[in-house]
Amino acid sequence: MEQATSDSGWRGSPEGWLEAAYDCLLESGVESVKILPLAKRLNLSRTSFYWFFKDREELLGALIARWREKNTGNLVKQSEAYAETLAEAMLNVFDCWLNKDLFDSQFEFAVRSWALQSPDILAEVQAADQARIEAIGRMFVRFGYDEGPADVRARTTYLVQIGYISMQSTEDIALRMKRIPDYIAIYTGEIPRKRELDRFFARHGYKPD
Amino acid sequence: MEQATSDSGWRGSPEGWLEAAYDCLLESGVESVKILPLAKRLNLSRTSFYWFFKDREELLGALIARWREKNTGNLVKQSEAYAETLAEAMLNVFDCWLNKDLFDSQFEFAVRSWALQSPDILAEVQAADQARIEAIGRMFVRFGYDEGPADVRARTTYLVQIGYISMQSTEDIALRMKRIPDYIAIYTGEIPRKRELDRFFARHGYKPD
DNA sequence: AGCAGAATGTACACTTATGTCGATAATATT
DNA sequence: AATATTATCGACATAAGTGTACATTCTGCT
Repeated sequence: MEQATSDSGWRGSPEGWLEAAYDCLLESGVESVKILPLAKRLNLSRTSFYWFFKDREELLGALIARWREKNTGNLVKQSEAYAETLAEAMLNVFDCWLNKDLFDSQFEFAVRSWALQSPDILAEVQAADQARIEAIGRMFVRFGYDEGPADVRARTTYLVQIGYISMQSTEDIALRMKRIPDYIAIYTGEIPRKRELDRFFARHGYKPD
Repeated sequence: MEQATSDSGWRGSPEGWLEAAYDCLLESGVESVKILPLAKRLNLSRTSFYWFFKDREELLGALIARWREKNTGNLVKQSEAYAETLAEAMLNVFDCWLNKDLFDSQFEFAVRSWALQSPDILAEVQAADQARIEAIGRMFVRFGYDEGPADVRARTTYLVQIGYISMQSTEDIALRMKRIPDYIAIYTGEIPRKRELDRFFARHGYKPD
């Protein structure tokens, strides 16, 4: 029995192929996640791929599993995190949009684009959307909103971000941070307190001027 | 000289191939806009395509031209339309989200996904985003907002819709209409007047209960 | 009816991808 | 050092797509 560690002496590994597939998906979409190009990138023979995965389908399945576990899970968790005020709770959700460990925007976009070509993926994406919006909606309810308005606000919060992701814009951090208080005000109707913002800025390593 | 009318007796035409390409793009993304499948769909020989288009590239170029002309143009126009109040102006913009003649959401999504695979298309999309956000921003400025907040609100308005498109959800009209007043309130900070809403509902053939 | 040109189709050459088989090489275990 | 396991590679068979050349058919016009 041999552990599948990263330094096992073999050049290839399931993780290696998956990582290459992930990179390729983010750069150019599912359609370009092809075994031949991946093999070139890894400097491996194309056919040794089949030692680790049954076929291309299985590789794509592994990619989706990775996405499912990361993005939805963390977003739900952040929306349930402790907060004294709604503005603070919203800032917890915003952590996702600024921290790649919590939410991978490029991955998100790539998967959503993939959904266009595959009904299975579309179903996955829609289930994720519903779970996420419901989680954010519960957050608004927790702070006193009725179901209806809570849902609309949850949608606004979430959809702006999905829209932002879909714009694929790479706005600099300072500008994004500057806009945060305005967004919080629009979504929650509350002006965030200075110390809430300071805490938020601090945990993202940003010093306002 | 023969006019390229739709009933000219010939089975194929540039328009025919373009239309098929459009359908295919919306259904399954650029990668599936391939000449062989289109030929099958049109019941034509694959090679007769080359009589109308130099190659596949030219066909894709024609698709992008179509998108560019339709979506951005109408959105800018609606954001500049006459309105007495900001809420009314916003409802003019909302016309786009409900009227396929003004804004083709599926087309929009397909093109945005395409951008992942092509730097040229990405540049097109980003130029469109900027033009649209600026147009909506000018609308807020017209109604008294300062540049900064106007821009954030324009982004919110626009991004929610792009996010919505990206969700590919097919929510029924009644539900969408029910949410409209809430969205208007969030984006503009104004409660739309009953007669503004009635006019809006009327022009989309919706009768509120 | 006959002709020119517009449109279509068949055959060919080429490219890029997929997945299987069997031979071979590298590594870990005994 | 021998062996079993794990991984790699090259050759093969197949499929789906691209574009070109050339022959053929259809349509509109005179």
